[in-house]
Amino acid sequence: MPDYNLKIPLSVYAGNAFEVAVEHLLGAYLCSNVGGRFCAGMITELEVYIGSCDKACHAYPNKLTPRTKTMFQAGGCAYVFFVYGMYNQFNVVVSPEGEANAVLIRALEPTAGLETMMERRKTSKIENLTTGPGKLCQALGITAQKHDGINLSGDEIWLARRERRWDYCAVPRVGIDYAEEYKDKPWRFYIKGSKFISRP
DNA sequence: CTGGGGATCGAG
DNA sequence: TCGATCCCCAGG
Repeated sequence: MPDYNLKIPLSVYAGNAFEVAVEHLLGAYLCSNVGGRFCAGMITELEVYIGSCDKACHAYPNKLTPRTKTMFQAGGCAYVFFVYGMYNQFNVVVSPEGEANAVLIRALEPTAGLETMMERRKTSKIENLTTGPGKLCQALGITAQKHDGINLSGDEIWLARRERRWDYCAVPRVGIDYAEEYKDKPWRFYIKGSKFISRP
């Protein structure tokens, strides 16, 4: 049973985005307490986005707009945005001072609050609760309107430390065909063998 | 496979 | 101001 109160220290989020993604975030627990209902899941899949050079990143090339401004904040806050007229996507800002990097959380293995997730997602199939960036936001009650910019060591949305290290795979990211030479970078990471992955 | 749905941002 | 486009998902 994981200890959901063991939060990842804020100082971690000032590190290199790839290293933090793979060594701290993959396998960690994303926890939410929205509307008084506790939910959590282990992070099984994520993608790294780098503001300075990466054409798939909203903040490329270090572009500060109303939408991207939270990515320019100090690491350790949430970058949550709304897409396709109905979905939210949750990112962890992981940036050394002055950079604008984000780690998109793409899938979780549900570990707590499954009934709440089922209610919010209107399904009882566990494999369908949090296996996609839009799905997991819905399951955990995360929205851009309420949670963009929020600090991840607070008491509404936070990350708890992982209990062990996992073997992982690195493959190209999803849904970024427009990103030219960056579209094939293997910056999508997932836990090897997990059945809680957004797509094969 | 299809198409819904609303915010975004750069062009005009 | 306009509109092409978007880090997606449910349904058939």
